[in-house]
Amino acid sequence: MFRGSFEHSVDSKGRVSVPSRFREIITDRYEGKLVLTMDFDRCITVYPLEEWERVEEKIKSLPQMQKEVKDFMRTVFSTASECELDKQGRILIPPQLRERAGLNKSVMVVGIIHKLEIWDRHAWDSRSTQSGDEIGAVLSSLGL
Amino acid sequence: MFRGSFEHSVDSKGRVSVPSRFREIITDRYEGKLVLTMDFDRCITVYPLEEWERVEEKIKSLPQMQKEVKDFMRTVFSTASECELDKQGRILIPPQLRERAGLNKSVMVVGIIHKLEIWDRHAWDSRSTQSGDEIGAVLSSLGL
DNA sequence: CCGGCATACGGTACTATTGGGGAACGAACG
DNA sequence: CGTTCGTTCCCCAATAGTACCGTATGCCGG
Repeated sequence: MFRGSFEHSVDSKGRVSVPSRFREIITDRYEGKLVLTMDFDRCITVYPLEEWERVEEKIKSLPQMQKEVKDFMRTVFSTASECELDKQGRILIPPQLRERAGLNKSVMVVGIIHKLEIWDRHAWDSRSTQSGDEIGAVLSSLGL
Repeated sequence: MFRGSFEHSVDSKGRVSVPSRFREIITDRYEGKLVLTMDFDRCITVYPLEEWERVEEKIKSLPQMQKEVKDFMRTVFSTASECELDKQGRILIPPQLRERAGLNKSVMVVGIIHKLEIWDRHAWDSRSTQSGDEIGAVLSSLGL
């Protein structure tokens, strides 16, 4: 599955090329279909469609008439955007997402198990890095 | 299914062009037949006819005597209007709905699983947007 | 140092959206 | 009954956004 991080660039048309290691997984296991969404206003998450549909299933089980749920769904689905890899293995980032994630020329593409994250390079660097203690706490709570 | 949001415009004749991604689904899976109604949140909902019939089934199972239910049904059915895509892939919004949703030139077309919503651009923007934390809370309660 | 792979870039073709003109239809009116 | 007006649809053209292609550039291993 997806592991590791890569520094790539956004071209003048707003496209980011997917690292070739990830590309293989996406085309072989997932038929090349992807869904992009916002994650907490700071980075863009990229799910293979199949994985995203699992998220949708859970959302569908919520009470649809409830106001908070309707608002939640509007927010989540309005930022979602389907796309496929182009023949050069790139994806087009919708301007809306590009802007909200503050993407400049240089971005990080990070693989996290079943999804990818796309960060502005600067935001990624200045991301509050967890202290060794915090990481140790999580690891030990997992019994590692 | 339907996901993502697109900024489109209402032309001088009150038509809105349906995003091509949605158009494909509507013509391929649903024979192009649609039902438009008012939603209570100042937007217009667009159901494929087949999905709308499912909504009607649910409404029929509500307690018909209750005042709120009767009011609800009056609002929903009186504004409901069937339509199809024209040859350019647009839908004509009845003036009644256009006015009640406060549509100006610029609108958002949002895909939410099995239906679309059409919002005035300004109303959409000023809709109380949930913070990332709130969304995160809902997501984590879903185990995502 | 060279060959192979992967990413970056720029030009061109294509598709989608938008807008306006005119025909067809129906309702209202004289 | 015929005319007029308004509405809706179809068609064509202009624009802008997206996808594809070929090529340049940089990195790594041999």
